[in-house]
Amino acid sequence: MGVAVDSTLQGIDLKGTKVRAPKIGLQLPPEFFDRDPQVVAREILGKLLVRRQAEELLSGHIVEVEAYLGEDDPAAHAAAGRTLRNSVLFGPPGRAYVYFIYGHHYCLNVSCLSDGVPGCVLVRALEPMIGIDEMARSRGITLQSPADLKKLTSGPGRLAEAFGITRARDNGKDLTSRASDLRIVEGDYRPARVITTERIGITKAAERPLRFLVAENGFVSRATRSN
DNA sequence: TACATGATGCCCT
DNA sequence: GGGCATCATGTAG
Repeated sequence: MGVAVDSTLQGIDLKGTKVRAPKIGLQLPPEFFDRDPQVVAREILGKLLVRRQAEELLSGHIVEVEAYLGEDDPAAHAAAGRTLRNSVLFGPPGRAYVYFIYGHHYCLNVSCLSDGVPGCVLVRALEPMIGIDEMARSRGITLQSPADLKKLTSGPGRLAEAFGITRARDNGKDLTSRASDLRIVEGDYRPARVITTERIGITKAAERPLRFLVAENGFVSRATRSN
């Protein structure tokens, strides 16, 4: 379609062919997630979220996340204790906790810690790498300019839709298993700088700096004020 | 059983 | 920059 590819889009062809395909690398072990959500949140930046379905591979670098802690974090779904809905948070680490919100959107979290200790990382934005066309189809977007790429996965609801993530399909899924069609793996991308800010869209415990994002990455859901 | 609420994104201004 | 759609979940009654 003759769309100019600017510097921020190097390696991505709007037709979906990969010029610089990231290596679908090492599987992250469950132990990676068996740590404080704040540590996992910082270290998960740059890793790849990978969806494998029938004939397609979707992947994107994780560029923005938020940490949600346990009972001492009023904003966390785990704060009120274990319920049917949030039970994944209290289970083993590295599992997908998917919930539905505002009547429209699904959000993807990864459980952290284990043995009844709740905690998770909310995946808020991805830099799309492989399967751009399929993501656009899922989002109902026609890619007409490089700026449209940002609409694919810049936000928790958006990336869930782009990757076809739903509670029925993915809640409880083991993201550290090679057999899983939804995984998080090592990438070949090391964020140069990580910024910490307040979490977005919450009212309780909003002042805590638990949002982590890759500095100067155009695919985050919301730019920071100063840096 | 009914109702208030929310870790959002789109559309309109 | 602000209003609102839309519904699963939890909680009150």
